[in-house]
Amino acid sequence: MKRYRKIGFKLTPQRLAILDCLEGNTSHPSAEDIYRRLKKKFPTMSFATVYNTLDALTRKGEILEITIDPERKRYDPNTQPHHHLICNKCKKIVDVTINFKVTIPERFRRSFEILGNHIEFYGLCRECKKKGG
Amino acid sequence: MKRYRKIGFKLTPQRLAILDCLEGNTSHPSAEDIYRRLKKKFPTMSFATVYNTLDALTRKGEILEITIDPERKRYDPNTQPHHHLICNKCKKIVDVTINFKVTIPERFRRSFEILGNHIEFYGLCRECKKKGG
DNA sequence: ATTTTTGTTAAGAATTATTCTAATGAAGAG
DNA sequence: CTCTTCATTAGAATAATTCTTAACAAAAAT
Repeated sequence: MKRYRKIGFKLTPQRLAILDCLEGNTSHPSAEDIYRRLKKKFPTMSFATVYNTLDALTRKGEILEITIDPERKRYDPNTQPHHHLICNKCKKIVDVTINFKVTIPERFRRSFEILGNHIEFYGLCRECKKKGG
Repeated sequence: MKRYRKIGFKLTPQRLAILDCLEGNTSHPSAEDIYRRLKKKFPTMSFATVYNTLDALTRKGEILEITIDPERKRYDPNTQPHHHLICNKCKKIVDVTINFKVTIPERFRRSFEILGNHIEFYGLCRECKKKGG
């Protein structure tokens, strides 16, 4: 619960609400998703606070900013290296916590220090497939 | 050269210029990069034309819209399935035209029809590493 | 060779996502 | 209590992209 303290920034009610909203959330919400969900509880909550907090958390490595949806940034509280499955139709994003071995040849490593990788699988989720692609 | 005809849309001078600018271009330019480069030759060129054309080409499958840079869309004339290497620092994107075998377990395939995948390798390019990360 | 249709362009307005700014406020240090 | 620091808010500003509209040009139909 209050393992949040170790993040090392001031825990305000707004920030706690954002953290709670993110905790275990596998829906990869955008800033707006979070804002919309939170303003019920905090009608005075500002967009800037959501952006500031998400930015602070990203810089502290507590969450990941994911760049899959061309329309907006999305955030993922799961900071373990993992991959994603994206529905081309509804843009739903599903976590794939499997470790794939993809090794890039030496010739690339000579000009680039590789620090990690991320695989996006794309396709059609069952719901969208039913409705016809 | 005029294999462009088969694309099946009207080939105007502006569109030809955009196509030429893209042809064999491995720099993954953004709409603005293209616009800036083209308005020298076509001072009357409008941003809207660049966006419309990129959009039309994307829908026709002639180019790919790539969603790696959180700030803007970038375009890639290489429509063969391939992967990318991104420098965390300067955001340079390099093509990796290697076929990796990444097979996702059956349990994912049951709820998702997988149509493809894209691997992003991220790290530091030589130049940025020299300057110190 | 006109007319009609269809699709393209340019300019700028509009929209959307995000960042910045300035004023205010709360919490902790002294 | 007063000072300092950092967070919050509202709203302005910015940046990327999309939309709208009018003028236009090529192709198709007459």
